[in-house]
Amino acid sequence: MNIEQILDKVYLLPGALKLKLYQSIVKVSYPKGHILLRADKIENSIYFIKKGIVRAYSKTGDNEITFWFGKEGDTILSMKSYVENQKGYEDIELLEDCELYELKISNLQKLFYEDIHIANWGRKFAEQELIKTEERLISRQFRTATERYKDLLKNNSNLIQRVQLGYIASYLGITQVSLSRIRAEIK
Amino acid sequence: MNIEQILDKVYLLPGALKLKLYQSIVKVSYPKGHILLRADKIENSIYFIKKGIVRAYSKTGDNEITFWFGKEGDTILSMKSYVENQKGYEDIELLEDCELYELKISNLQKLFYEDIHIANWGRKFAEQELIKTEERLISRQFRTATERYKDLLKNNSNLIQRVQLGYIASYLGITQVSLSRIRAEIK
DNA sequence: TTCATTTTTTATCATTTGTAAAATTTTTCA
DNA sequence: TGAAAAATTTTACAAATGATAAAAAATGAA
Repeated sequence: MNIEQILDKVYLLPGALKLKLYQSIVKVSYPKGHILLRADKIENSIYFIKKGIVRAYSKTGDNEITFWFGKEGDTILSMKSYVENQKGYEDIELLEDCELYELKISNLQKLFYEDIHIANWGRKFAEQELIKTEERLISRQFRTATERYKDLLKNNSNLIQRVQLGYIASYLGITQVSLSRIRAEIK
Repeated sequence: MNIEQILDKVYLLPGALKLKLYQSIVKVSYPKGHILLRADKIENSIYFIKKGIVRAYSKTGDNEITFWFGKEGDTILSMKSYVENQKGYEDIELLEDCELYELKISNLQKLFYEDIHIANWGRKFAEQELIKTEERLISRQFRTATERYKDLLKNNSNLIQRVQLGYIASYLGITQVSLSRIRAEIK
């Protein structure tokens, strides 16, 4: 998925402004296993995923909890860094070799006050992240782990093939053993 | 909490624009028990709470799940209606007699394209809702019901006094019986 | 391919949480 | 105030989930 499609999906900018935004974006690549964002750090960039898959996780005492997966077309950001310039909750680990587009937050912030279209692009961007976050919350609050696993199978079956089940179990809020039981029952 | 404080908390608008925004806002009052928003409806307004307390809940087959409480200074909105002009998940019920400020979404949308400050107000508004929603998700994903109850006791003790425990148990994701067990243990 | 490592599944037992029903407390309103 | 209704707590039992350990299967590197 290339950067033009990704930016247009948020809000269609006039051509000249699109170029202005492109000037702040660079393509970067990192290998599987790379830690892209860190929970103990204020992050300066957001990233759009051109190719690859990543997970957000957080360490809680002895173990860690995976709470988001990102794939082609998704945005990687520490919301706390982006919005409040504060440390966030998540480490982001690349689960495959990834091609990303990097955008410096400070450059974007500056543009918000220079042009109304870019301000509205930023508004739409936040609104869309909001909708996605609400969906995650609703899914977590309303559906059982079994239902959520079936949802993944239906809507993100490639994710299940590309990500090890321990991470998916953690994402679903259950142990890997429980997920195995669920998988055994479904068959 | 009056409307000026509520709007300023998002983003400080120049005086003239503040007036422009005020023109779209009216003060309304509804009694305890009133259903303000409905899940089966595309909502046309958002509301700011001047006084009172409300809950968002959703019906799931036989029972219902409470997934948000709003109090003075909070914004009541169906995110799906606001962002995507689609039906949302929630009914909003007033748990006390409430004084609210009502803002028509269509009026606000129009202003977004007329002035860059209001566009940035809208951006900040969405970003702040995003942070709050992420916090709810993180709390739900990382903390046990007992921990979350203790958080409420510490940070929102008045909420526990003003809201019946059945709703709080539902919000915590446990049964009322379990919450009673937790309360008995803490004492 | 083969061996070592990692990942997934299976089995057992302990703990937690839910369901249902009864008892108690609190609130509402005539 | 007092009776009825609503809300909360308690109890007993059942069901679901977690922890642990170990076996089986899959993956990856030499």
